[in-house]
Amino acid sequence: MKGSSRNKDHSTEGEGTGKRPKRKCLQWHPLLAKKLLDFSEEEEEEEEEEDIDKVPLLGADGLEQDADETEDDESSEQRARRPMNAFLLFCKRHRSLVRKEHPRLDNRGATKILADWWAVLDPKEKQKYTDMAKEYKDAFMKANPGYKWCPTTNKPVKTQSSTVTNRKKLWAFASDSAKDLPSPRRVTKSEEMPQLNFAMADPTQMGGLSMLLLAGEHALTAQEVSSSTCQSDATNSMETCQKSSLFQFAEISSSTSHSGSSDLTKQCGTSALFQLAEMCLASEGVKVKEPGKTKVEAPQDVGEAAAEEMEVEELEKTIIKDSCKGQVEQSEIEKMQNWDETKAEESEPTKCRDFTSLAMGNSPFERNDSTKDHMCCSPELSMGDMNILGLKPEKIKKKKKKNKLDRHTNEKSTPKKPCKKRQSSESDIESVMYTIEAVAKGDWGAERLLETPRKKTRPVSNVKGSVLDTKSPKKKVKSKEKKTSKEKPAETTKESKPPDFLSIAASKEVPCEASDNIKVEPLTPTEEVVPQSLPEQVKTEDSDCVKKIETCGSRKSERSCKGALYKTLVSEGMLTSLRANVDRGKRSSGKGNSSDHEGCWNEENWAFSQSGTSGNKKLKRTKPKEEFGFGKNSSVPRKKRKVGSGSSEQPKSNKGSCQSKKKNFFYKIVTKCKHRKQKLNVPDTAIFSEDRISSESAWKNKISISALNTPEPAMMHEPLVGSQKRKARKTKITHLVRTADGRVSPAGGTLEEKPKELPQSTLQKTSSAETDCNSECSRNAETEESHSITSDMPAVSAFFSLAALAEVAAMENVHRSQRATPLPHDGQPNEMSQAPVLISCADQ
DNA sequence: TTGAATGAAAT
DNA sequence: ATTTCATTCAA
Repeated sequence: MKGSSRNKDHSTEGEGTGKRPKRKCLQWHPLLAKKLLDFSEEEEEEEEEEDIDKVPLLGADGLEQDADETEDDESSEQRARRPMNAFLLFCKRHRSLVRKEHPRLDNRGATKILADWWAVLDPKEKQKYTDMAKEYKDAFMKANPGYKWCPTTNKPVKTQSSTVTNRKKLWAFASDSAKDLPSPRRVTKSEEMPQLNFAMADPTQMGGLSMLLLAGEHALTAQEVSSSTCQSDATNSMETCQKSSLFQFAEISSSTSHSGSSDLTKQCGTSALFQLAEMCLASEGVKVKEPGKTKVEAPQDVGEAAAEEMEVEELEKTIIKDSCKGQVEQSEIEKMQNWDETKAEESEPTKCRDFTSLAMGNSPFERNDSTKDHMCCSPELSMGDMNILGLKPEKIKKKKKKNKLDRHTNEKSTPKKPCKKRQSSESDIESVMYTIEAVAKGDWGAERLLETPRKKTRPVSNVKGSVLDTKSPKKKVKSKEKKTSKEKPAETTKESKPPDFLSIAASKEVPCEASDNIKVEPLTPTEEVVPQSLPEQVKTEDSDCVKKIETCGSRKSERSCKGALYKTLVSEGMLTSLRANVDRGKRSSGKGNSSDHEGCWNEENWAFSQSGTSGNKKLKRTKPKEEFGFGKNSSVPRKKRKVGSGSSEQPKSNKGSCQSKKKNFFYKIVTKCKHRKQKLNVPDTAIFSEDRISSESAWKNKISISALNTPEPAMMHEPLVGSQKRKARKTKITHLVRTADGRVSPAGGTLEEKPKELPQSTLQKTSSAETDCNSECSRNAETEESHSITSDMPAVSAFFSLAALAEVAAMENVHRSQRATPLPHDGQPNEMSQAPVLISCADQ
C-alpha cells in the first residue's frame, strides 16, 4: 500500500505519507519477501513467456479497487502508477545487490551500475524482463483502460469524455489528493470509486495497485535478504567493487570523450574564431579516437567486473534457493497455477495462496513483481546475466550516456565484443587498472586543472572552452565526480579515465588549435613527458607551491598552466589575428594577402602537412627554444603552474594563487590588447573585448572565477613569487614571442627552412603586427612580451600563431622534462632563435 | 527535491 | 524529437 504512495509522492512523502508507506512496506516486507522469493524462484525456473495474458487480466481490474480495499493500509493509491518498464524491473530486482556490493554508492551510482548490467544483460534475460514489463503494463492497462503515461496537463476536466477525463483527473487528482492529504485514500477512494466503476470494478482486482507496490517492496525485501546473504561473501563483494570501478571508469572515459567532441563542435561553431574552431574539430576527431582506445581497455575491465557480478548473482541465487528450497517446488507449481489461473481469469486469487497472508495474490501486479524477483533470483537468469556480463563491455554505459542510439547499438553488439575482450584480459584489466589509477591520480589534477582552464578558456576563447567544456556537461561530469567521491578505488579509476581523456584532450587541444594532425601526435608525447618532468620541476623549483600533491599536482599544474597559457595565447592570438586581418585589409592591398584568410588557411594546411611530415624534428627544435627562453626561468613559472595544478584539486587556495597570477599576467596582456584593439578598433573579438571591458571583474568572473580560484588570496601570495613567476612567464612567453618574432624577422630564413607553406603575406603581416605590438606593448616588459606574443600571433595569422602557441605550450612541457638534462640541441636553439617560428609552426 | 539509469507513451 | 514518469534513496 504505502509502497505505492511512497514511490512517488516524494513531496507528500516527505512529510508524512511518503514515509509512512515505506514503513508499512517494511512491515510487509518479511512476508512479502518470502513470497517474492518463492515466486521469484518459481518464476525463474519457469519462463514466463505465456504469463502475459494472465497477468493482464488480473491486473486490469484491480488497481483502484485494491487501493480502495486496501484502504486499510495507509496508502491509498489514488492514482495508478505507470507500470515499470523492463529496466525498472531489473533495477528493482538488483538494486539492493548493487548497493550491498557498493555501500558507498548512492542510488544514482547504483543506477548507473544497474544500467551497465542492463546493457550487458543477456538478450534472453532482458527479454524476460521485457516480457514481464509488458505483462505488467497490459495488466495495468486493463485495470486502467484510460490511463495515459503522460498525463497531459491539458486534459481538462471539461469534457464530455468524462471517462477518460475523469480517469485522468482521477489519476492526477488522486495523486494530488494523496500528496496533499496524509490520509487521502478515502477521498481518493470516493473519487476513485467512480473510476473503478468506469474502468472495471472488480473487487477482487481492487488490490492491484497496492499489490503492485507491495510486490515491489516485497521484491526489494527479498532482494535485501538475498543481498544480505550474498554480503556474507566478502570475496564476491570485493570482486564486484572492482568491477564497478571498472565500469565507472569506462563510463567516464566514454562520457568524457563524447562530451568533448560534441562541445567542441558546438563551440567551434559558436566561437568567433572559426579557424580555432576548425582546429578543435580536427583535434576532436583525434581525441575521440584515443578515448576509444581507452574505452576498449575499460570494457575489458568491465567484462571482468561483469563476471564477478555474475558470480555474485549466482551466490545470491544459491542463497535464495537455499532459503526457499522447501518452497521452491511448491512455488513453481504455484506459479504455474497462478499463471494459468491468471490466464484463465483473475477471479481466482491463485497468488493468494502464496501471498494470502499479504492478500497480495489478487493483483496481477504482484505476480509481476514476484516474477521480477523471480527473474532476478532465478539461477537461469543469473547465469544468463553472468554470461552476458562477462561478454558485454561496460563501455556501453559511456556510449549510452552520450548517445542513446550508440548505447543501443553498443549494447546489442557489445555482448559479444566485450566478452571476448574481457575474457582475454583479466590480467590486462588489472594492469590497466593500475595504469589507470596511476594516470588517474595525475589525471585528477589534470581534469580539475582542465576544468579550470576550461572555464577560463571559455571566456577567453570560445573554441578552447568549447573543447574542454563540451565534455563537461554538467550531468556527466558531476555524476562522475560524485561517483568518484563516493567510491574510493572504483572512483579513482573511473575518474582517472575521464581526466586522462581530458588531459589528452587538453594536450591535443593545444596542438589541434595550432595544427590538427601533426600537433596531436606530438602532444601525446609531450603529455607523457610532462608528467615526468613535472615532478622534477616541482622538486627543484617549488617546494612551496607544490605542497602536498606533487606528482599529481605537478601534472595538473603543468597541464593547467599550459592550458591557461595556451588559451591566453590563443585568445591573444585571436585578437592579434583579427588585428592583423584588419591591418592586412588596410596594408596588404597588393601582396598575397589578397586572401588573408586563405593565407591563414594555407598556413594551417601547411602546418598540418609539415606537422605530419616532420613533427618530431620540429618538436625537438622547439624544445631547445624553450630552453633558451625559459632556461632557468622556466622553473619558476613551472612551479607556479604546478601550484595552480595542485590547486586544481584544491581549487580554492592553490588554484587561486596560480590563477591569480595568470590572471594578473593575462590581465596586463589584456589591457595592452585593449589599447591595441581600441587603436585598431577590432570588433571581431567580442569575447576578448568583453574581457577587456570587464577587466579584472570580467577576468575573474569568466576566467578565474570559472576556474574556481580565489583570486584575492592568490593575488596576495603572488606578488613576490608572482613577480618572479611573471618574469619567468614573460621569458617563456618572450621565447614564444621571440620564436614568433624570430620567425617573423627571420621569416625569410624560416621560410628558407620551410618556406613553402608559409605564405609571405603572412610573414609580412606578422612583421607588421609585431611592429605594432612592439610599439604599443613596449610599456612593460611583461606587457610587452605578452603583447609581442599577441602581436606575433596576429602577424603570422591566427592559425599559425595558434599553432605556434600550441607548440610552445607543448615545447614548454617537453622542454621542462628535457631541461633537467641539458639538451644536445644546442644547435637547434640557435635555429630556434633564428627561425623558430617556422619550426614551431611546422611542428604544430 | 534532485538525480542516475532505461523505456514506454504521449506530445 | 522531446517530455513525462515509472523505482530507489542518498544528498
